[in-house]
Amino acid sequence: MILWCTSSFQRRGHFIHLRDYGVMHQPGGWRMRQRIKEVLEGILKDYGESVDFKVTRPEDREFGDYTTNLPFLLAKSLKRNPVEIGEEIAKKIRIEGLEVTPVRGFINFRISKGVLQNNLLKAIEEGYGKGEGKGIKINVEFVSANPTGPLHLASARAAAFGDTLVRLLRYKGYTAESEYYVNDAGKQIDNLALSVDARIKEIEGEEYSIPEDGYHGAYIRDIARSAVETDIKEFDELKSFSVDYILNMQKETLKRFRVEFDRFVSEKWIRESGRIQRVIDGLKKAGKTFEKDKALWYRGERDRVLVKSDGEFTYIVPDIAYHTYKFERGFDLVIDLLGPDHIAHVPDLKRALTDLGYPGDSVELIIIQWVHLLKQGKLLKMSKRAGEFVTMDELIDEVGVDPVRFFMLMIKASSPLEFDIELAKKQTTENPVYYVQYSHARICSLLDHAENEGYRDLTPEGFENLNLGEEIEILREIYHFPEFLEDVAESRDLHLIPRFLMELSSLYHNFYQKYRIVGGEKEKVVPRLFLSMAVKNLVKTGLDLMGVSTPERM
RNA sequence: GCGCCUGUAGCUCAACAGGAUAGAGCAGCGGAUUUCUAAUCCGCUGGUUGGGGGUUCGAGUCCUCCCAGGCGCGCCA
Repeated sequence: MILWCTSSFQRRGHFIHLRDYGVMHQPGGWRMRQRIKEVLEGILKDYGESVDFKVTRPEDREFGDYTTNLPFLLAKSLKRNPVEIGEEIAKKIRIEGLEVTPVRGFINFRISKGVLQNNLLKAIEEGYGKGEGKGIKINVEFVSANPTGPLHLASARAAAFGDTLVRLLRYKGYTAESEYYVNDAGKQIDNLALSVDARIKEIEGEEYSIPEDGYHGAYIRDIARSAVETDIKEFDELKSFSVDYILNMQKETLKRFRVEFDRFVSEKWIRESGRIQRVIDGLKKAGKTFEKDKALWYRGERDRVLVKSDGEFTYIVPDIAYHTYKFERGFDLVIDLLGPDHIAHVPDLKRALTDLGYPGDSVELIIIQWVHLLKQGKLLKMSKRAGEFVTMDELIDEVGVDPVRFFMLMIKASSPLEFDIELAKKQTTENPVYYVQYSHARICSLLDHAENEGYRDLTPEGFENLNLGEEIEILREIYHFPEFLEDVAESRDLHLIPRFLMELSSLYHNFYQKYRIVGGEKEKVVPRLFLSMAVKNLVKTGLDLMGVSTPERM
């Protein structure tokens, strides 16, 4: 059996040869949490009770790998002392490789060293922590900025989050597709084309005026110039020309940012597809509409207009139609990443979808809060119309893709993010991005060194020698990685990924600083190299998911 | 006015469907390198979780009132 490793071993054509040692195929493995749950469920049955207990990782690592609050909950219904119950239950639990300790009403579980050590061999494989196929199709829509200008900061955050979410969902075995909704119809597109038209007139020396709600950015002149060269005449033509131009600009920016969408869906196309009428008809048929003041209304908690008195649709109609298109394609779950200004209409959207016979509850909303840009402690105001705003490109130019993606993901999506541009730039030494990347580069360098010292065909044995406190702590993090990713994928709390990597890197840097690996205790050299490879694999996996690069030298 | 979100160390943020002594990073102070990368490591300092009341074995987390900030509340998107 040959295992590859993304280290220098692989670069130079050396491979680690592994015979089949059996440990690879141990059943169960890191599914320990699930097994604990099952065993506890069984015991709960003996008591004839049913409570909603949980098995979690305690914050304080002193308490072990898992803990449960079951005794407290049971104490309530049984009217008994939780401490007693804890001791009683703990005695009944027998899981191999797991030490069970009742402590003041909690039951704590500690994974044995042997299990942690054996797990190491799995952890150096590519795809460690990957989930099995789930048979669930998920659509993730994000960015979806109006095609009227360059992408700005909020889009950068949405792009980083959405892209990482898709990567993570795929890694955990879901079928996930990324999607961008292009609002290429409606009044703002008319304004765009009118603005471009004005600049065309300017170029041609004619009299011109920018419309009141027009766009003033420099890119409008670029489009005008290009339109003149291409000899665009018709207004409709100019509209689609302008939209295409800007959409391509946006795509370029996204590409730089390492984000590529699976699909772009045009609002114009949705409108022309006949789905609009089907939505209107469907809602009428469901008896959810009424007419008032020559307009068609949708009855909800707050009534909304669907068709204006002039016959135009309000934006919610194509929005509903668009979502029916998502469900038509067989997605089990539809995730929308939206800014805080768009929250309000989601309940109506869900209700309308349900009224139309679609699973409206399968629309999940994730709010991506605003990004405030701080420069020298001052908040920069952004106005798209006035053309004064920091674009995503400018931010990338200034700070670099890696720090931007890392910083955008570091904070919970639902919290506003204060992005201090000076700090992100200045922080070359204290920057957490480099801190994490450095652990990767450091290990690459270590492996190079090891190779030069003659450590080539490594045999994975002697893992039982990894028994120092520092070594065990690292093995523990490695062990929990798959479950950790599982939790993150389900909770969508992506900010935990950079945090995990910082913690892991910290443990490793600490260990590295304290102990000599290659020149150190002989029986520990090879096991420690494996330990390092596993850490590197985790860091690489995590940074890959975040779309952050993993340099081998720094 | 009504609704939603936020308020945690000097700063930026964590705390996983209420759980154990509220944790990191940065900043500040003091130390560590003849060594596989010092972009590193170790130690110290730092808190009435905006405030009051309530729910219970247990509250940063849930309820309620108040204070401060943000965002929504169109036949705009």
